Amino acid sequence: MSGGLEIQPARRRGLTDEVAENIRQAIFDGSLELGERLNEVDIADRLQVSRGPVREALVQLKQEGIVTMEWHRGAFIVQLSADDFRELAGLRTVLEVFAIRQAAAAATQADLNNLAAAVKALSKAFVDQNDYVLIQLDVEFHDALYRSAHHERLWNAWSSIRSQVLLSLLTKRHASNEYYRDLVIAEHEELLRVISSRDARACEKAIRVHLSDTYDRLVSSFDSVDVPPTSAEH
Amino acid sequence: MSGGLEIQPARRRGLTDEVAENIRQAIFDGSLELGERLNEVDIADRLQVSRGPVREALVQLKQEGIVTMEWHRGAFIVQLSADDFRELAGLRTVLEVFAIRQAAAAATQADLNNLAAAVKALSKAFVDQNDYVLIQLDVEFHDALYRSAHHERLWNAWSSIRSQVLLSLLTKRHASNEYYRDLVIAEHEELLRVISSRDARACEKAIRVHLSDTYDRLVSSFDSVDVPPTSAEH
DNA sequence: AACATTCATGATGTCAACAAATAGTCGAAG
DNA sequence: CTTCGACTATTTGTTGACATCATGAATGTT
Repeated sequence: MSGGLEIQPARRRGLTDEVAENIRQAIFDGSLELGERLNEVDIADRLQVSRGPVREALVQLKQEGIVTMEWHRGAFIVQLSADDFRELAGLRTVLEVFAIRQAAAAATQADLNNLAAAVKALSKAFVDQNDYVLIQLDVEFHDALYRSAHHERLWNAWSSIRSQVLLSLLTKRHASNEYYRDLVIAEHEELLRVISSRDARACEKAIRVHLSDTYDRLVSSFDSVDVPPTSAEH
Repeated sequence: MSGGLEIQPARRRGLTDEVAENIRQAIFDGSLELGERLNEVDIADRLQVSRGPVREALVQLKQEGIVTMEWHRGAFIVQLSADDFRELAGLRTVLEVFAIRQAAAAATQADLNNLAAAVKALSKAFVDQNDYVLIQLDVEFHDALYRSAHHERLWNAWSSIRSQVLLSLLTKRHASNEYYRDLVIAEHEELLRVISSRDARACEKAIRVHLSDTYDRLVSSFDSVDVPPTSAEH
């Protein structure tokens, strides 16, 4: 910590954010099935709030792309298809190449410290061998990367796919298991290194390699593991 | 129209979308001042609806980046700064380069027809000499471009800055006046041409030129016309 | 006179009840 | 037995009222 006291916003959050966070976590940790319908009154009762905040929270989650809403039919948790995976990979690559180039140009020392801290947390969690937290810390490193770009709208764009990316990694974690074991630490260290060097060219190359390593294996996993839900009935 | 009857979703929209569209238009046509506070009950009364739909509409507009919301303080129409302009230009360029490359690869004949129709509408409006509609048709061409990419999440990313782009062009229209007069038709025709040729390289170059022509002049306009609001008081 | 405190005002946040619409069920006709 | 249609039940869309908070004016103090 270099400077003095960072004034933290201390924003008062309403129930909407609270509810949204609850539902989000419930989706991520598997408490809610993929494709499941989200009953407003059910959620409201469970969280001891009225339906108003629940509705606004659902709108928020819809914007994050992890639930869909249909008129008078309600909200459903998304089930990402192979095409969705490809879309996410493509758009994320575009955004992140831009992000790392901006970061290479504009990152402060504090940003680099945050990135380093994220890598360290990742290394530490590595020995625990828990895929769930490992994936979350992976995404949090990329959060730090986007933040280092100091670009509000880029951050918003990332936010609108972040939950989907996290969800896709979590649901397909078995497919990316050995990848994580081998490469995750080394590649993130490399990303930190090239950002620190402020070599935009090297940054772009490193991030492309990293995302390819992540998604090539993931997309191919659809060929083997994708199960149509119709076969499971009766 | 090549094929038969395109089944249009015929989605029933709720009041929320209706309200959002109203406010959006009011912002664009200048009925609402930039920076103005949006009173929920005032809007609700004016549109003869309750506050519920109004609140949800404001959340939607917040996601589009044309209003900001603070806890217990309400919603305000954004005032884009010079930095905001730069952010919009940078992110839009990244997205649109991606979009035109995807379009070059995946555009159908129907997409090309839509693009051609957009160019034609632009040419037609050119003689009317109305900046307001000219700018809107410009943006609609780019809508068609993004749609031709057939990439849902890219479209969402564009949607989340589209209103801001439109607003920025409308508020600075005097600065881009002569630009539009000279280049707008030719450049859009060029874009249509390179997409049709499916030459990804040429596409990227053309879109970069087009966006540079749009934004270089716009950003520089801040140096001359930007007035700090503090000097106007008393 | 200048400043801090109190309190009234008006806004947003939240809630519970009402209206509208969908989906599944039951029944009758072919 | 199948199919079409109406009906009922459940869920969402909308509303008006209540609770909570921020703002600014009025008042008392130094």
